[in-house]
Amino acid sequence: MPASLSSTLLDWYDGHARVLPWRNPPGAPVPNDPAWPYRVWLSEVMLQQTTVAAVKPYFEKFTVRWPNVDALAAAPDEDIMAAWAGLGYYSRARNLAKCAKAVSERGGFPQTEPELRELPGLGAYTAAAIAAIAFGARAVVVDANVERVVSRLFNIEEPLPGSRKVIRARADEITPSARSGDFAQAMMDLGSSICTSKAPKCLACPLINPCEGRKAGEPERLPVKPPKKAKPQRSGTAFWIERDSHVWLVTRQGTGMLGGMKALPDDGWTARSDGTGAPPIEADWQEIGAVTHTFTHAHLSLCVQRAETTSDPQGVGEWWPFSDIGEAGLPTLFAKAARLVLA
DNA sequence: AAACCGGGGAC
DNA sequence: GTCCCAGGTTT
Repeated sequence: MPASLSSTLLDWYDGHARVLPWRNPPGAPVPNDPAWPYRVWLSEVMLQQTTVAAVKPYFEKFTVRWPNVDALAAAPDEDIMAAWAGLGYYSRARNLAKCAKAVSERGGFPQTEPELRELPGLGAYTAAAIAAIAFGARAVVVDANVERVVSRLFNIEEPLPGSRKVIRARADEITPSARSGDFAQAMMDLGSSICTSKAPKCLACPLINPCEGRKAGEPERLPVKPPKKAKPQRSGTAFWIERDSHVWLVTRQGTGMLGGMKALPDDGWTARSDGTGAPPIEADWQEIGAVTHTFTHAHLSLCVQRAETTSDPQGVGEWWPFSDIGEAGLPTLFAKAARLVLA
């Protein structure tokens, strides 16, 4: 009798698991440490739509500064947002702060999927991943890697996102009740290192034998995805207002683009409209240049203008010293603008 | 169901 | 340049 698919994959994982700062070694028991679910949660939220390489330095920075969920819950939201700057999808940071407070308040993370799912920023994937990895529960963990691996393994031709239901059902069928967290991470490692989006390394794959997608001949074609929409080109202006080697920074309001983040004042550009070009104060404006940046659904060309002043601009803001601009917590777009001015 | 929301690495 | 990534929330 051939070994089951899950045990074949787990055997492969035992010898090929990536070593990651938030990960338990293969086969090791779930650590009996109050900070363990915190580290799993933090890593999973950071890894939402974000590559391992991008997350590593942020995970290190966060866990040194805030070693447990109570420490993070006690931190000012502003500090959390600034520490997240550059990682993107800032609603994650807003929800991270909310979630930390809720968890700290209730005395720790809940251990079941339905309860985890109620926490801010935790959807179906993250709740399942935490249940499996942090608490050893059996959970069906479906991320982009698993979607790709399962689509190929069972030769699922239906395009995403319509195929999600059958993908989940197939993933459920092959998920073991023991080592559920290792199994989930094994699927992710397989998807990341072997069953890659382009040019999959089928000859090195432990599942080459049962893989229906390979038998069908073109596994790299799967999963089929809908065509992407073109990104419109937008333009806007950011304003560098300076006084005595300090620059005027504002905090963007709301839950929209870059909401909650420090920023340069701008002319009201959005992902869906160009800015007006109108400056926030009367001054002798000097055009410095432009920076380009690409968001989820638009390309932006941001013109940067500079002026000096002797008084405070209207509204809420703060003077930030040039010398510490790297610590201001500017999202990448405005960090680029700052680099342009200070170059 | 579709839109919205960043940024960087790989190619 | 394009595609993709340990997705969630809102409409």
